Amino acid sequence: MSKTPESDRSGGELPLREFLTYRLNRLHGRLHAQGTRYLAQHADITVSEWRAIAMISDLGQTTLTAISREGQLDKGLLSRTIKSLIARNYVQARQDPKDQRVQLLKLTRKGQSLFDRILPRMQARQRFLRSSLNDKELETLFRIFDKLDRAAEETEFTK
Amino acid sequence: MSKTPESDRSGGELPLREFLTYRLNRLHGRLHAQGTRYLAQHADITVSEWRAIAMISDLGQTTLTAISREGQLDKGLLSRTIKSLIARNYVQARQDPKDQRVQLLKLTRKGQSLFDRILPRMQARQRFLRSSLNDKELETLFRIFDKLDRAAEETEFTK
DNA sequence: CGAAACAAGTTGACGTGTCAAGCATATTTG
DNA sequence: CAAATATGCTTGACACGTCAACTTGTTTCG
Repeated sequence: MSKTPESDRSGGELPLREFLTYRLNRLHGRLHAQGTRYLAQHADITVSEWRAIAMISDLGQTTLTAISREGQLDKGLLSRTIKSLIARNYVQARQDPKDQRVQLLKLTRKGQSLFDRILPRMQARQRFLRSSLNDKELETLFRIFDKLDRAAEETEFTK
Repeated sequence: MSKTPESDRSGGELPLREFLTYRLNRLHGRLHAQGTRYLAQHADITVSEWRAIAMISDLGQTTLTAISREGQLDKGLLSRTIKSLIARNYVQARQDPKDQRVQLLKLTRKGQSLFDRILPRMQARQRFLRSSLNDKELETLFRIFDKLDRAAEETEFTK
Protein backbone atom coordinates (compact mmCIF):
# COMPACT_ATOMS: atom_id res chain seq x y z
CA MET A 1 0.00 0.00 0.00
CA SER A 2 1.75 3.11 -1.15
CA LYS A 3 1.27 6.21 0.89
CA THR A 4 1.86 8.61 -1.94
CA PRO A 5 -1.21 10.30 -3.36
CA GLU A 6 0.38 9.91 -6.74
CA SER A 7 -0.26 6.19 -6.85
CA ASP A 8 -1.78 6.84 -10.20
CA ARG A 9 -3.99 4.21 -11.57
CA SER A 10 -6.15 4.71 -14.57
CA GLY A 11 -9.00 3.09 -12.74
CA GLY A 12 -8.52 5.30 -9.72
CA GLU A 13 -6.72 4.42 -6.55
CA LEU A 14 -8.38 5.49 -3.32
CA PRO A 15 -10.29 8.44 -4.64
CA LEU A 16 -10.56 9.82 -1.14
CA ARG A 17 -6.87 10.51 -0.84
CA GLU A 18 -6.86 12.92 -3.71
CA PHE A 19 -9.71 14.92 -2.33
CA LEU A 20 -8.88 18.38 -1.20
CA THR A 21 -11.39 18.11 1.57
CA TYR A 22 -9.87 14.90 2.80
CA ARG A 23 -6.40 16.34 3.07
CA LEU A 24 -7.72 19.50 4.59
CA ASN A 25 -9.67 17.51 7.11
CA ARG A 26 -6.66 15.52 8.12
CA LEU A 27 -4.42 18.52 8.46
CA HIS A 28 -7.02 20.40 10.40
CA GLY A 29 -7.42 17.45 12.74
CA ARG A 30 -3.73 17.21 13.46
CA LEU A 31 -3.18 20.89 13.99
CA HIS A 32 -6.25 21.15 16.13
CA ALA A 33 -5.10 18.25 18.27
CA GLN A 34 -1.68 19.85 18.59
CA GLY A 35 -3.24 23.16 19.60
CA THR A 36 -5.47 21.46 22.12
CA ARG A 37 -2.55 19.73 23.78
CA TYR A 38 -0.52 22.89 23.73
CA LEU A 39 -3.19 24.97 25.43
CA ALA A 40 -4.00 22.28 27.93
CA GLN A 41 -0.37 22.19 28.94
CA HIS A 42 0.30 25.89 29.18
CA ALA A 43 -3.04 27.09 30.41
CA ASP A 44 -6.14 25.36 31.53
CA ILE A 45 -8.23 26.36 28.56
CA THR A 46 -9.58 24.83 25.38
CA VAL A 47 -9.09 26.05 21.84
CA SER A 48 -12.45 27.71 21.63
CA GLU A 49 -11.89 29.38 24.99
CA TRP A 50 -8.58 30.68 23.70
CA ARG A 51 -10.26 32.10 20.64
CA ALA A 52 -12.93 33.79 22.71
CA ILE A 53 -10.33 35.31 25.01
CA ALA A 54 -8.27 36.55 22.08
CA MET A 55 -11.30 38.15 20.50
CA ILE A 56 -12.39 39.86 23.69
CA SER A 57 -8.89 41.10 24.35
CA ASP A 58 -8.82 42.58 20.90
CA LEU A 59 -12.25 44.08 20.90
CA GLY A 60 -12.10 45.46 24.42
CA GLN A 61 -15.52 45.65 26.00
CA THR A 62 -17.76 43.80 23.62
CA THR A 63 -20.72 41.48 23.25
CA LEU A 64 -21.29 37.90 22.28
CA THR A 65 -22.83 38.85 18.97
CA ALA A 66 -19.92 41.11 18.10
CA ILE A 67 -17.43 38.35 18.83
CA SER A 68 -19.45 35.98 16.72
CA ARG A 69 -19.54 38.42 13.84
CA GLU A 70 -15.92 39.54 13.99
CA GLY A 71 -14.47 36.14 14.58
CA GLN A 72 -16.92 34.16 12.51
CA LEU A 73 -17.61 31.95 15.47
CA ASP A 74 -20.87 30.19 16.15
CA LYS A 75 -23.11 31.91 18.68
CA GLY A 76 -24.19 28.66 20.26
CA LEU A 77 -20.68 27.46 20.90
CA LEU A 78 -19.65 30.93 21.99
CA SER A 79 -22.48 31.11 24.49
CA ARG A 80 -21.35 27.95 26.22
CA THR A 81 -17.69 28.87 25.98
CA ILE A 82 -18.17 32.27 27.53
CA LYS A 83 -20.36 30.90 30.25
CA SER A 84 -17.47 28.69 31.25
CA LEU A 85 -15.00 31.59 31.09
CA ILE A 86 -17.24 33.69 33.31
CA ALA A 87 -17.56 30.86 35.79
CA ARG A 88 -13.79 30.64 36.02
CA ASN A 89 -13.39 34.37 36.31
CA TYR A 90 -11.52 34.97 33.07
CA VAL A 91 -14.33 37.10 31.71
CA GLN A 92 -16.64 39.49 33.41
CA ALA A 93 -20.14 40.28 32.20
CA ARG A 94 -22.58 43.02 33.01
CA GLN A 95 -25.92 43.95 31.57
CA ASP A 96 -26.05 46.71 29.05
CA PRO A 97 -28.29 49.34 30.69
CA LYS A 98 -29.49 50.42 27.27
CA ASP A 99 -30.54 46.99 26.11
CA GLN A 100 -31.48 44.30 28.56
CA ARG A 101 -30.74 41.54 26.10
CA VAL A 102 -27.10 42.45 25.81
CA GLN A 103 -24.26 41.29 28.01
CA LEU A 104 -21.21 43.51 27.94
CA LEU A 105 -18.14 41.35 28.15
CA LYS A 106 -14.56 42.09 29.04
CA LEU A 107 -11.56 40.24 30.35
CA THR A 108 -10.94 40.25 34.05
CA ARG A 109 -7.44 40.98 35.25
CA LYS A 110 -6.97 37.26 35.48
CA GLY A 111 -8.18 36.82 31.89
CA GLN A 112 -5.96 39.57 30.56
CA SER A 113 -2.98 38.16 32.33
CA LEU A 114 -3.67 34.73 30.91
CA PHE A 115 -3.91 36.22 27.45
CA ASP A 116 -0.67 38.14 27.86
CA ARG A 117 1.09 35.04 28.99
CA ILE A 118 -0.27 32.76 26.26
CA LEU A 119 -0.23 35.03 23.24
CA PRO A 120 3.55 34.96 22.74
CA ARG A 121 3.51 31.20 22.94
CA MET A 122 0.76 30.93 20.39
CA GLN A 123 2.57 33.35 18.14
CA ALA A 124 5.67 31.23 18.47
CA ARG A 125 3.66 28.24 17.41
CA GLN A 126 2.40 30.13 14.39
CA ARG A 127 5.95 31.09 13.50
CA PHE A 128 6.97 27.48 13.83
CA LEU A 129 4.23 26.38 11.46
CA ARG A 130 4.99 29.16 9.04
CA SER A 131 8.68 28.36 9.12
CA SER A 132 8.04 25.06 7.40
CA LEU A 133 6.85 27.01 4.36
CA ASN A 134 8.76 29.45 2.24
CA ASP A 135 7.57 32.98 1.49
CA LYS A 136 6.02 32.09 -1.77
CA GLU A 137 4.14 29.14 -0.37
CA LEU A 138 2.85 31.20 2.49
CA GLU A 139 1.60 33.87 0.18
CA THR A 140 -0.01 31.30 -2.08
CA LEU A 141 -1.60 29.60 0.88
CA PHE A 142 -3.42 32.71 2.01
CA ARG A 143 -4.57 33.36 -1.53
CA ILE A 144 -5.87 29.80 -1.64
CA PHE A 145 -7.68 30.29 1.64
CA ASP A 146 -9.49 33.26 0.17
CA LYS A 147 -10.43 31.47 -2.99
CA LEU A 148 -11.61 28.32 -1.27
CA ASP A 149 -13.50 30.29 1.34
CA ARG A 150 -15.44 31.77 -1.50
CA ALA A 151 -15.98 28.42 -3.18
CA ALA A 152 -17.15 26.98 0.12
CA GLU A 153 -19.94 29.49 0.19
CA GLU A 154 -21.25 28.61 -3.22
CA THR A 155 -24.59 27.01 -2.83
CA GLU A 156 -24.51 25.38 -6.21
CA PHE A 157 -23.42 22.10 -4.76
CA THR A 158 -25.68 22.02 -1.80
CA LYS A 159 -29.00 21.99 -3.53
CA MET B 1 12.37 39.07 9.12
CA SER B 2 10.50 39.99 6.05
CA LYS B 3 9.31 36.44 5.84
CA THR B 4 6.99 36.92 8.77
CA PRO B 5 4.25 39.17 7.47
CA GLU B 6 3.42 40.80 10.77
CA SER B 7 2.17 43.61 8.62
CA ASP B 8 0.20 45.46 11.24
CA ARG B 9 -1.91 47.09 8.64
CA SER B 10 -4.38 49.60 10.02
CA GLY B 11 -3.06 48.89 13.50
CA GLY B 12 -4.59 46.79 16.22
CA GLU B 13 -5.59 44.05 13.86
CA LEU B 14 -6.97 40.89 15.41
CA PRO B 15 -3.98 38.63 15.88
CA LEU B 16 -6.20 35.65 15.48
CA ARG B 17 -7.01 36.44 11.91
CA GLU B 18 -3.48 36.05 10.73
CA PHE B 19 -3.12 32.67 12.30
CA LEU B 20 -2.77 29.83 9.89
CA THR B 21 -4.73 27.59 12.17
CA TYR B 22 -7.55 30.06 12.41
CA ARG B 23 -7.93 30.33 8.66
CA LEU B 24 -7.56 26.62 8.25
CA ASN B 25 -10.16 26.04 10.88
CA ARG B 26 -12.63 28.34 9.23
CA LEU B 27 -12.12 26.88 5.79
CA HIS B 28 -12.40 23.38 7.11
CA GLY B 29 -15.60 24.28 8.89
CA ARG B 30 -17.19 25.71 5.79
CA LEU B 31 -16.20 22.90 3.50
CA HIS B 32 -17.24 20.32 6.02
CA ALA B 33 -20.61 21.94 6.46
CA GLN B 34 -21.02 22.10 2.69
CA GLY B 35 -20.11 18.43 2.39
CA THR B 36 -22.49 17.47 5.15
CA ARG B 37 -25.40 19.24 3.49
CA TYR B 38 -24.48 17.78 0.15
CA LEU B 39 -24.40 14.22 1.40
CA ALA B 40 -27.55 14.63 3.45
CA GLN B 41 -29.34 15.79 0.35
CA HIS B 42 -28.13 13.19 -2.10
CA ALA B 43 -27.84 10.23 0.22
CA ASP B 44 -28.81 9.60 3.77
CA ILE B 45 -25.26 9.41 5.08
CA THR B 46 -22.83 11.54 7.03
CA VAL B 47 -19.36 12.58 5.99
CA SER B 48 -17.61 9.98 8.07
CA GLU B 49 -19.97 7.32 6.75
CA TRP B 50 -19.09 8.43 3.25
CA ARG B 51 -15.42 8.15 3.99
CA ALA B 52 -15.83 4.68 5.42
CA ILE B 53 -17.84 3.55 2.41
CA ALA B 54 -15.27 4.96 0.00
CA MET B 55 -12.45 3.21 1.81
CA ILE B 56 -14.24 -0.12 1.88
CA SER B 57 -15.15 0.17 -1.76
CA ASP B 58 -11.56 0.78 -2.59
CA LEU B 59 -10.04 -1.87 -0.38
CA GLY B 60 -12.55 -4.56 -1.20
CA GLN B 61 -13.01 -6.99 1.63
CA THR B 62 -11.17 -5.44 4.50
CA THR B 63 -11.08 -4.83 8.23
CA LEU B 64 -11.59 -1.92 10.54
CA THR B 65 -7.94 -1.68 11.36
CA ALA B 66 -6.95 -1.64 7.71
CA ILE B 67 -9.40 1.16 6.98
CA SER B 68 -8.07 3.09 9.92
CA ARG B 69 -4.50 2.64 8.78
CA GLU B 70 -5.04 3.35 5.10
CA GLY B 71 -7.39 6.24 5.57
CA GLN B 72 -5.82 7.66 8.70
CA LEU B 73 -9.16 7.57 10.40
CA ASP B 74 -9.66 7.11 14.11
CA LYS B 75 -10.57 3.58 15.12
CA GLY B 76 -13.07 4.68 17.72
CA LEU B 77 -15.01 6.84 15.34
CA LEU B 78 -14.74 4.20 12.66
CA SER B 79 -16.11 1.55 14.97
CA ARG B 80 -19.25 3.59 15.62
CA THR B 81 -19.58 4.63 12.02
CA ILE B 82 -19.35 1.11 10.70
CA LYS B 83 -21.76 -0.17 13.26
CA SER B 84 -24.31 2.25 11.89
CA LEU B 85 -23.54 1.27 8.30
CA ILE B 86 -24.02 -2.38 9.15
CA ALA B 87 -27.31 -1.63 10.87
CA ARG B 88 -28.55 0.07 7.73
CA ASN B 89 -27.28 -2.69 5.48
CA TYR B 90 -24.67 -0.72 3.58
CA VAL B 91 -21.90 -2.88 4.91
CA GLN B 92 -21.80 -6.55 5.71
CA ALA B 93 -19.56 -8.07 8.34
CA ARG B 94 -18.51 -11.60 9.03
CA GLN B 95 -16.06 -13.11 11.43
CA ASP B 96 -12.67 -14.01 10.14
CA PRO B 97 -12.44 -17.78 10.71
CA LYS B 98 -8.70 -17.46 11.20
CA ASP B 99 -8.88 -14.79 13.85
CA GLN B 100 -11.88 -14.38 16.02
CA ARG B 101 -11.08 -10.76 16.80
CA VAL B 102 -11.37 -9.67 13.21
CA GLN B 103 -14.47 -8.60 11.38
CA LEU B 104 -14.22 -8.89 7.62
CA LEU B 105 -16.06 -6.00 6.07
CA LYS B 106 -17.41 -5.41 2.60
CA LEU B 107 -20.05 -3.33 0.95
CA THR B 108 -23.43 -4.90 0.39
CA ARG B 109 -25.03 -4.49 -3.01
CA LYS B 110 -26.93 -1.59 -1.52
CA GLY B 111 -23.71 -0.04 -0.25
CA GLN B 112 -21.92 -0.48 -3.54
CA SER B 113 -24.80 1.03 -5.42
CA LEU B 114 -24.87 4.01 -3.08
CA PHE B 115 -21.16 4.49 -3.61
CA ASP B 116 -21.49 4.26 -7.39
CA ARG B 117 -24.23 6.82 -7.34
CA ILE B 118 -22.51 9.27 -5.02
CA LEU B 119 -18.91 9.06 -6.19
CA PRO B 120 -19.41 11.02 -9.42
CA ARG B 121 -21.18 13.74 -7.49
CA MET B 122 -18.41 13.98 -4.95
CA GLN B 123 -15.85 14.05 -7.72
CA ALA B 124 -17.77 16.86 -9.34
CA ARG B 125 -17.64 18.75 -6.11
CA GLN B 126 -13.90 18.24 -5.92
CA ARG B 127 -13.55 19.49 -9.49
CA PHE B 128 -15.59 22.52 -8.57
CA LEU B 129 -13.36 23.29 -5.62
CA ARG B 130 -10.23 22.69 -7.65
CA SER B 131 -11.50 24.85 -10.44
CA SER B 132 -11.22 27.91 -8.24
CA LEU B 133 -7.47 27.33 -8.14
CA ASN B 134 -4.99 27.30 -10.98
CA ASP B 135 -2.60 24.41 -11.60
CA LYS B 136 0.26 26.04 -9.83
CA GLU B 137 -1.78 26.82 -6.76
CA LEU B 138 -3.11 23.30 -6.65
CA GLU B 139 0.35 21.86 -6.84
CA THR B 140 1.60 24.22 -4.17
CA LEU B 141 -1.37 23.39 -1.97
CA PHE B 142 -0.59 19.71 -1.91
CA ARG B 143 3.04 20.43 -1.17
CA ILE B 144 1.91 22.64 1.69
CA PHE B 145 -0.34 19.88 2.98
CA ASP B 146 2.63 17.57 3.13
CA LYS B 147 4.84 20.09 4.89
CA LEU B 148 2.26 21.13 7.43
CA ASP B 149 1.25 17.54 8.08
CA ARG B 150 4.82 16.98 9.11
CA ALA B 151 4.94 20.13 11.23
CA ALA B 152 1.71 19.10 12.90
CA GLU B 153 3.41 15.98 14.14
CA GLU B 154 6.29 17.80 15.74
CA THR B 155 6.06 17.43 19.45
CA GLU B 156 8.28 20.38 20.21
CA PHE B 157 5.30 22.57 20.84
CA THR B 158 3.28 20.19 22.87
CA LYS B 159 5.61 19.68 25.73
C1' DC C 1 -50.83 51.93 20.66
C1' DG C 2 -50.06 47.19 19.48
C1' DA C 3 -48.91 43.48 16.30
C1' DA C 4 -45.29 41.96 13.61
C1' DA C 5 -40.58 41.76 12.67
C1' DC C 6 -36.20 41.56 14.33
C1' DA C 7 -32.07 41.02 17.48
C1' DA C 8 -29.31 38.87 21.57
C1' DG C 9 -28.44 34.89 23.80
C1' DT C 10 -29.59 30.12 25.30
C1' DT C 11 -30.51 25.49 24.67
C1' DG C 12 -31.07 20.84 22.58
C1' DA C 13 -30.09 17.51 19.07
C1' DC C 14 -26.82 15.68 16.47
C1' DG C 15 -22.36 14.68 14.20
C1' DT C 16 -17.25 14.85 14.24
C1' DG C 17 -13.04 14.09 16.37
C1' DT C 18 -9.19 12.65 19.97
C1' DC C 19 -7.64 9.96 23.54
C1' DA C 20 -7.37 6.33 26.73
C1' DA C 21 -9.16 2.40 29.06
C1' DG C 22 -11.21 -2.05 28.53
C1' DC C 23 -12.12 -6.85 26.47
C1' DA C 24 -11.31 -10.68 24.11
C1' DT C 25 -8.34 -13.16 21.31
C1' DA C 26 -3.85 -14.17 19.25
C1' DT C 27 1.23 -14.57 19.49
C1' DT C 28 5.58 -14.61 21.63
C1' DT C 29 8.81 -16.16 24.82
C1' DG C 30 10.97 -17.54 29.46
C1' DC D 1 2.93 -24.41 28.75
C1' DA D 2 1.96 -20.29 31.38
C1' DA D 3 2.80 -15.49 31.59
C1' DA D 4 3.65 -11.50 29.18
C1' DT D 5 2.71 -8.89 25.24
C1' DA D 6 0.49 -7.44 21.18
C1' DT D 7 -3.55 -6.83 18.28
C1' DG D 8 -8.53 -5.93 16.84
C1' DC D 9 -12.17 -3.75 18.15
C1' DT D 10 -15.43 -1.32 21.51
C1' DT D 11 -16.64 2.00 24.78
C1' DG D 12 -16.60 6.19 27.69
C1' DA D 13 -15.32 10.85 28.45
C1' DC D 14 -14.74 15.00 26.65
C1' DA D 15 -14.25 18.96 23.25
C1' DC D 16 -15.61 21.07 19.06
C1' DG D 17 -18.80 22.38 15.70
C1' DT D 18 -23.41 23.33 13.04
C1' DC D 19 -28.07 24.18 12.98
C1' DA D 20 -32.53 25.40 14.41
C1' DA D 21 -35.95 26.25 17.89
C1' DC D 22 -36.85 29.05 21.64
C1' DT D 23 -37.06 33.04 25.18
C1' DT D 24 -36.80 37.53 26.03
C1' DG D 25 -36.31 42.16 24.85
C1' DT D 26 -36.33 46.03 21.19
C1' DT D 27 -37.76 48.31 17.08
C1' DT D 28 -40.83 49.32 13.27
C1' DC D 29 -44.77 50.91 11.44
C1' DG D 30 -49.79 50.66 10.09
